[in-house]
Amino acid sequence: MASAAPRTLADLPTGHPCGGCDARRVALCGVLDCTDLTTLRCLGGTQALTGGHALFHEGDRASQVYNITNGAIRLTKLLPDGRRQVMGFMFPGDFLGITLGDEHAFTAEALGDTLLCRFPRARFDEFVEEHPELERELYRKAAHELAAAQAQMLLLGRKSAAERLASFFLDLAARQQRLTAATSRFVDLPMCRADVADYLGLTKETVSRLLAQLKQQRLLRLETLNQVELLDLPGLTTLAEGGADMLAA
Amino acid sequence: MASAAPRTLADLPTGHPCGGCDARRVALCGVLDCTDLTTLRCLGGTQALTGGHALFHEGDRASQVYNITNGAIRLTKLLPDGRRQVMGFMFPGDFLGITLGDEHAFTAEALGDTLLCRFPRARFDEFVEEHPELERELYRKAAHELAAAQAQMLLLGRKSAAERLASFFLDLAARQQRLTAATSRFVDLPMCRADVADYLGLTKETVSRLLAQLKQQRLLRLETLNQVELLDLPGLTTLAEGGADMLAA
DNA sequence: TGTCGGCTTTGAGGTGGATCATTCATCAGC
DNA sequence: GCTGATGAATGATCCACCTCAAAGCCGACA
Repeated sequence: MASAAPRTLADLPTGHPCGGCDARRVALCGVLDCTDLTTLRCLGGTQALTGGHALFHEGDRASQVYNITNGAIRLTKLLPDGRRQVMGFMFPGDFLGITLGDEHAFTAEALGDTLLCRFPRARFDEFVEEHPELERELYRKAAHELAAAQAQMLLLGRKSAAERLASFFLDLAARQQRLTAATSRFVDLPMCRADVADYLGLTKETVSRLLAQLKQQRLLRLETLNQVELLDLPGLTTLAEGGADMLAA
Repeated sequence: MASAAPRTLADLPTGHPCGGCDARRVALCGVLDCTDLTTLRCLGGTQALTGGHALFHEGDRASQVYNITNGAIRLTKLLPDGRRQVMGFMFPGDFLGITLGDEHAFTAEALGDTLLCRFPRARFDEFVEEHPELERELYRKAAHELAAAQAQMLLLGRKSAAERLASFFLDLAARQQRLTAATSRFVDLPMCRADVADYLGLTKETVSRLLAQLKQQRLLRLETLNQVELLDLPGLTTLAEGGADMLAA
């Protein structure tokens, strides 16, 4: 997390392609100094994706790795009969490329217009081998993802629908605050209700109903359909942790 | 997985502490050559644990890392009201120490008499920094765990109780075959029904009933209470993947 | 051999969340 | 303004799985 390593981020040469990148502060490449960053940057390119379009599909050859710089990505797995599980949502600064074997384990689709840095996996791996600090950061990212996945297992295995929804909003809020380095009660929802449902192991109807319930309990408010205001963080936290003795009538 | 790297495993000095270790073939330390293995070995010690006893608890300082050499470990998370999620089961060769921050994210308890190698985290981290091949193997383990966690998320979020149980047995079988480097239709269950239930997001009663159902469908057989014989691997696989049009009456 | 205690199995009944169907709101195109 | 498309909210019904309770089973130990 908090890294005190000296980096030369501010004084990138004017016109450096990474110059205006908001994501670098929290991204993998944030551990690189200016020259290494330039070298890495030259190994790959960028990619733009419009909402709803797939970056890759489950089972595709994983020939590239990605860093998200703008927008949001939805990761999904499918069962043969069409049941879908959303494995997670990726935001600027998140790395997409920790795969076992050479196939993607899930499908990645853009939720809105999205920008990414893209690197051929072989070249990226070479570069990582030559930069232990990057390798260590990659490992840290993997450990972070693993911890998140384990929290999600607890959620899916043992939490009630209301607890899941509360956890979800708090998690989104935390990620957006880390990204913007600011605190705000407002949380953007770039995904639709069905995506939330498939992420939380529920149906969109349940999400809708529970949302109404949380609103009625004054725990949150819908600013627009795709932005919530968290009105009662302690209350939501208690609910999310499973400490609430159920929702009052 | 399949590593063709030349290692000198067979010709360890007689009396080397790792000489008789069955786990080394699949463990982290399997990538080290003889001298490095000896060095690592001297950094730590071993620990024995009898069934039911905890290695550490959720929230404890993560001052040590472990390698399981014998037995089995159950990893759990608790909700304040007592609901429990089993995060996974660890067997010989598995590494216990991929943590974010300095606190354990789950409790680890022995299922039966269990032996581990133990290393102080600080010294282990130092050693890893000096051995890139170990660092890479550690990353591979993390990626592997992450993939497993994601598969479990799909299971918990979208699979039926029968599909979960079938997936569980197939996964256990695969892990035991990898460990013994042999194929056997028999799968040992070092954990009790309640553990299986808490792992699969079900109740012990449901596990018990579904077990009876799978038996009746001739998909498996209980050799003893703690050992199943998988009678129909294709059938179980179809069921586990969600391809079965439900269980026949 | 008996009996004690823990784990597993079985049974009966309840319910949370799913499913299906409908309604409502928003928006684009004309 | 009308029409059709898309996503969200809501209502009615149902079922997979849970809860609670009571055997059944088996190893441990005297």
